[in-house]
Amino acid sequence: MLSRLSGEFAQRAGALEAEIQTLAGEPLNPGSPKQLGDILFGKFGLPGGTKTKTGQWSTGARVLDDLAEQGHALPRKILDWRQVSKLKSTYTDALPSYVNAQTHRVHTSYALAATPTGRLSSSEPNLQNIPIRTEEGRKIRRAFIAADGHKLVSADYSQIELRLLAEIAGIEALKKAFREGLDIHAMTASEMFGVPVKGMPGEIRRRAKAINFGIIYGISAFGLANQLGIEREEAGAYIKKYFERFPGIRDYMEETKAFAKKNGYVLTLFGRKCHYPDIANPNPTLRAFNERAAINARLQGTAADIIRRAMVRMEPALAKAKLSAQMLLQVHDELVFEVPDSEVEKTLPVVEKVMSQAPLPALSLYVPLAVEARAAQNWDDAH
DNA sequence: TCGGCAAGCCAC
DNA sequence: AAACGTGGCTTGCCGA
Repeated sequence: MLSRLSGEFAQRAGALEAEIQTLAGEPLNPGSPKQLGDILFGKFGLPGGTKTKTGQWSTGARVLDDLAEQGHALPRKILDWRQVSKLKSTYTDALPSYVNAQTHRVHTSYALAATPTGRLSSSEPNLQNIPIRTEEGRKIRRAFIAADGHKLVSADYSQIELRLLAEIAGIEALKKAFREGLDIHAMTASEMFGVPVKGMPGEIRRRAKAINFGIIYGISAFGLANQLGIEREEAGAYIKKYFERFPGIRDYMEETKAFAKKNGYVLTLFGRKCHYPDIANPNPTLRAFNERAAINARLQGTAADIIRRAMVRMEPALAKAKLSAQMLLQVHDELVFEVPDSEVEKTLPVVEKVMSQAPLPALSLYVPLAVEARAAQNWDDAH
């Protein structure tokens, strides 16, 4: 399956490379950002070029996307080439080399204490970054299949960090929205822009969604502008508006920063410390970076605590229910299991319950933790 | 030839 | 310079 895809990607990369040579008008290694930048902004003199910190022309996806929209042919071809090359080298070529001779399966390594927030990390190979966003990428995900007579079950927490934000910051409107199962991004947009949720334009909701994610990451006008492709001033106005409508979140962020500065760490809801020794550094850039990381750490770290509790309880819970599901993977807010066909029906509610009840009895959250679980032959269809 | 950095990009 | 959080992998490139 994957080797067939490798061949497909190789062929397409080759064809694209030929077109790229023609458009560039000279030999160009499409994998060399340096060469590409010199051609686009030097030789062709295209507008809008920016430099990286080392003085090279930036040729990231956003830059090339902008140039493509202005009608230039080469940037689009480069982006297409990069996509198939990435999928081939990182996934379809690499994954088969990790198949274990005894088990005939790929086994990842999890680092349990490797991130500042308490998340796991996965390596050799990293199975926490298997593609899902594009159709081409999903072909790779479809290669992850259950054994004969089995299904893969994927169970993930829905918007867990946003729920934890509502809970920790104590935002009544958001907490209520989650309890009532409302569309939280549409609701945010409605609150901010005074647009009814019903019949809301997609673009309005998209912007509110970006703001919600930005808040989780310790928002800055620069980052939001970058994400949305708008001016910094406009992004700043959005943030101002957001905080006017949800002053509790601004207070939460300020309190988190003050606590971190005083103590050098922040706490997850379960009381685990995440350390930020540079939080009071006189370098304003470094300090701001640590402030955003500290704000994010309470949410990301609490989510990491919750899924860890679920994982610890999962095996005994399955055993008690006389179920033989095997827990295979953790992907931050998702657990993947291999389950005999005949046990799928009984396994789903056990998995959902262990995950959604994981904070208990240490914590009783007001906001429910919704879990979506599905079974299918391959990982993509289970998602 | 090897190691490390930079750029870029995949995921949550 | 970098500029919205957490990771890992690959390629190109440069210097030892």
